[in-house]
Amino acid sequence: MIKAIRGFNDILPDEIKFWEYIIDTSKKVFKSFGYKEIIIPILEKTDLFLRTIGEATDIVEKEMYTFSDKKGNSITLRPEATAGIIRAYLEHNLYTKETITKLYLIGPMFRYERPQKGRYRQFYQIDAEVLGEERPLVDAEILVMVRQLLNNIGIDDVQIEINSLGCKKCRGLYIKKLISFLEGRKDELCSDCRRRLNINPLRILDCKVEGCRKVIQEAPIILDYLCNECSNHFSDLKTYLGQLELPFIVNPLMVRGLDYYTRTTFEVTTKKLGSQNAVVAGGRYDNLIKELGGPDIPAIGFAMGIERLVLLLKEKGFKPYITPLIFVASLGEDAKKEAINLVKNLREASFSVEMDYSLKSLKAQLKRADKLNAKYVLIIGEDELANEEIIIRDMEKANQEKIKKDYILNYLKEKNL
RNA sequence: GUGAGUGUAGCUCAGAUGGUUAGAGCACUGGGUUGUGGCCCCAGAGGCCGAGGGUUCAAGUCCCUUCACUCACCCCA
Repeated sequence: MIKAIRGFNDILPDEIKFWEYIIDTSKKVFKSFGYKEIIIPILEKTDLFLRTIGEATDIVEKEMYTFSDKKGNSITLRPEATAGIIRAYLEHNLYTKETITKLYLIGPMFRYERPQKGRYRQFYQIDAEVLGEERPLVDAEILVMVRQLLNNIGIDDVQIEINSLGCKKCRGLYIKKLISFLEGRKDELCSDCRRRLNINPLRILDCKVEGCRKVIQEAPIILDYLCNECSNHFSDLKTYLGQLELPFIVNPLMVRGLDYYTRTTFEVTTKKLGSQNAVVAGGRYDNLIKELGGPDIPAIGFAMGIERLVLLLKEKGFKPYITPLIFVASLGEDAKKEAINLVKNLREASFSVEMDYSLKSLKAQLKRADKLNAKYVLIIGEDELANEEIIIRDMEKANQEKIKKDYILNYLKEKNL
């Protein structure tokens, strides 16, 4: 038997109920915040990701699905959404159409990592970006939207953490301070962190090893080194969040995996997903568009992991809404002919209708209706055919009545399914 | 890439120290009810015991290899 490849999952119909619900709910929220949907390719030139995500990041170093096409060009399955969105934004000069562009994208991302709970090689993200505004009010609005997305989906029990990584200037200064501090305590760090010291010192801040944590507690923190502009930006954000009554905690140790972030970064975490605790993550990237050869346009965005939302909903015992189903049972050839037209009429009236295709016993038909979780079963037999009647059986209440077949449509409409 | 755990029916799992034809519950099909689902009863179907090799008179069980899944590390949504 050929099986799906590792980390690539089939989303079966039972599961789709959750997905539809999450996506539909999200789209409504996006609409109310003025976002528009964008769909872009899942394959891009490899260079795009090298230039945006950062050559020294784990994503680029070991997690990308990179191939050569038949012409020998290097192409990559997108490991995240932002790079492609910006590419499209620049390619189509969207910034000339409006000063602020709000976009969202829903689709699969690909990273070659070892799968585990809440982490897969093909995974789906709901991604949103605001391009063209640097004021912290936008950062606050985004966080409010994230909160509303999660609330409307029905996920509570999460924590919103924020931090500021400063701009090029102040972060550079901070990193120097951090490195010199850590160099002095080098022998207390784990081997991973000693390696990180040269590659990505910020990463050391969220190391989980006991010894490192001790050192980190005494380490200088980025928030003390922000320049005036960045510092004001961050405190304005906090003021807005206070005014909007959005609970958050400042986590100066929070670091993000992509190089392009500046100033505001944030993460929504839960304790209910095991090790993969981030449900939403994002941040500001004010330099990225310019670095890609575009105009100097600030931006901020985030991504939510759909699989993780599904896990949380399941963990809560959430039951997605199911459209009530009407099942049409019939007995005998003549009744079946009548049933076929009845089904057609009901469907034209937008009811969800299933019928029996065989000429099985009524018992077998009811059994199938039961399995399909039908709310009503319409039964047409020889007697009903002769009297122009239909039996309508309520499967939950386990009672039934006969009504004239001409009234059936109105009767069901009144039920308001 | 590293580590640990687990692979027996569609699903969840039993099968001490190797010993005849490998079991249960749920699900499935049919019947008990010739036109009435769920509950109950009866019957049936369904397994190269993840794959390959080895030890042995004998392997689901022991050994080796390999593959897959799960969780964790790394990292991340």
